[in-house]
Amino acid sequence: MNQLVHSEPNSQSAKPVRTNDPERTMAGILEVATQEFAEKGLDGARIDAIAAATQTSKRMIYYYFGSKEKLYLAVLEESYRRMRSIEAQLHLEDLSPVQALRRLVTFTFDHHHGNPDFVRLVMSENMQRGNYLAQSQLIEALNVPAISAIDKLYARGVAQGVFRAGLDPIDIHASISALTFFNVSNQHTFGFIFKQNMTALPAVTARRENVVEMLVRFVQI
Amino acid sequence: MNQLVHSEPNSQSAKPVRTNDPERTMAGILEVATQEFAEKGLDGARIDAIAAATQTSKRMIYYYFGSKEKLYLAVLEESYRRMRSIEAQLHLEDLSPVQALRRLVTFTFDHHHGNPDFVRLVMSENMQRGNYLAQSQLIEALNVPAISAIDKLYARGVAQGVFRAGLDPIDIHASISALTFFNVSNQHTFGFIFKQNMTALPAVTARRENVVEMLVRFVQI
DNA sequence: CTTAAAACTAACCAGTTAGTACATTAATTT
DNA sequence: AAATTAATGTACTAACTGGTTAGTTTTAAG
Repeated sequence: MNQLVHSEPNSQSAKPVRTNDPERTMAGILEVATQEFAEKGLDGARIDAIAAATQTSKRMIYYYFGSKEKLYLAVLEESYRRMRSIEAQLHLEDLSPVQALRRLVTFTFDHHHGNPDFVRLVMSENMQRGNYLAQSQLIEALNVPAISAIDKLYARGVAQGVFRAGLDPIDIHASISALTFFNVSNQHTFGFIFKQNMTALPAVTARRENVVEMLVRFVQI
Repeated sequence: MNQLVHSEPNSQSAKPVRTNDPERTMAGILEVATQEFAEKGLDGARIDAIAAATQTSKRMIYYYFGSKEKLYLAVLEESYRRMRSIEAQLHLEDLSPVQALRRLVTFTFDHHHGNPDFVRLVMSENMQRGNYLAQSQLIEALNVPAISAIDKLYARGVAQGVFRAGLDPIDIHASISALTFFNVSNQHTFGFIFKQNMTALPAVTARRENVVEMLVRFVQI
């Protein structure tokens, strides 16, 4: 993001000086765009709104990102990248299979709860039928490690005789995602129907414990 | 939906005759609007597109529904109404607690799988932070029976000693919804990442069995 | 210190979109 | 059958919105 400063505090003609900083300009746009797209979805988001919330202008959005759709894709990629980079630091190998599973589920639950923007972007992308995700080479590569993590964890559990055999690691992953994602994604409709505040801390903690328990019970002998 | 017919097939001035049919006009609008809103979401949906796909005109949409937002709410209400009316015919009381739970989960899974439009409308409404649902008196009333069904089912299971005590029926309901909803709602992102076709029949059947199993294992002693 | 490329600004535009004004025809009541 | 009301068709518009044109300023290389 560029900054406008007054060159000479004393001079009468206080002419603002522009400092070029492409990195910060791009980062600033991306940050604001993430909020806007997460808040309103692809169709609801407004380029003008993003431009207004940035230190820079609409022209720069097109200069760096080309189009609304390309900006949306950039936002999506950046969000996935951030999520996977945290996930990679879980060190599940150091724990027993059950403990590792508990940790993985707890982490995923907390991540979704702590990053509703990410959840909403994924919801938005599913409303778009995954059309933009499909265009991304980056995201495909990012997800390879995520699969192998649960894969190894499950295999270890089976080998040690604590997990029952014959289950599909991807299916387990689907259950983890479903149970942790839903709490954030559907908080408004579900919360409204069942008169629950799904973001209140006691409810969240209780729910998380049940989700962990559900996964453990499912894989255990 | 009104119909335009030629009054006199032989007459040179083939003047079309209009038949007023408010019921059909409204029903037709609602049906087309349901598809459009489910397909594109509230913001992506276009009134002109709905009007074009109807036998009637845009004027009539505003005549009967007032605004885009009111039409959206009408669509949402109708979808919920339809879902609850099917749900009410499950007769879970006639089955053992475990069988009843299996049936409830299976039904919910199949309903979501068979009605992606409903799922997408709910996703859309969550992107809108439940703002329109909150305006509906109808939907609030519709959901009371849904809660009592799982409530009674669980209490019966505990009384018979087949379910463990101390669980929250709403929490169980959340798990059922999460696991069945996700398979449809997130099919595009999840399917892309894990290279799975989540609507292919073998995968769906296997997934459903696992979801049922997961719920049963969770509540059983 | 010149010069060219990169970074940036402000004003503008053409197509779109929710919503409407106005006229007309069908159904219903008197 | 006249009069009133409900239902419908046509054409329009004001505001919005993604994207651009035309130009300026900063930066860095030679």
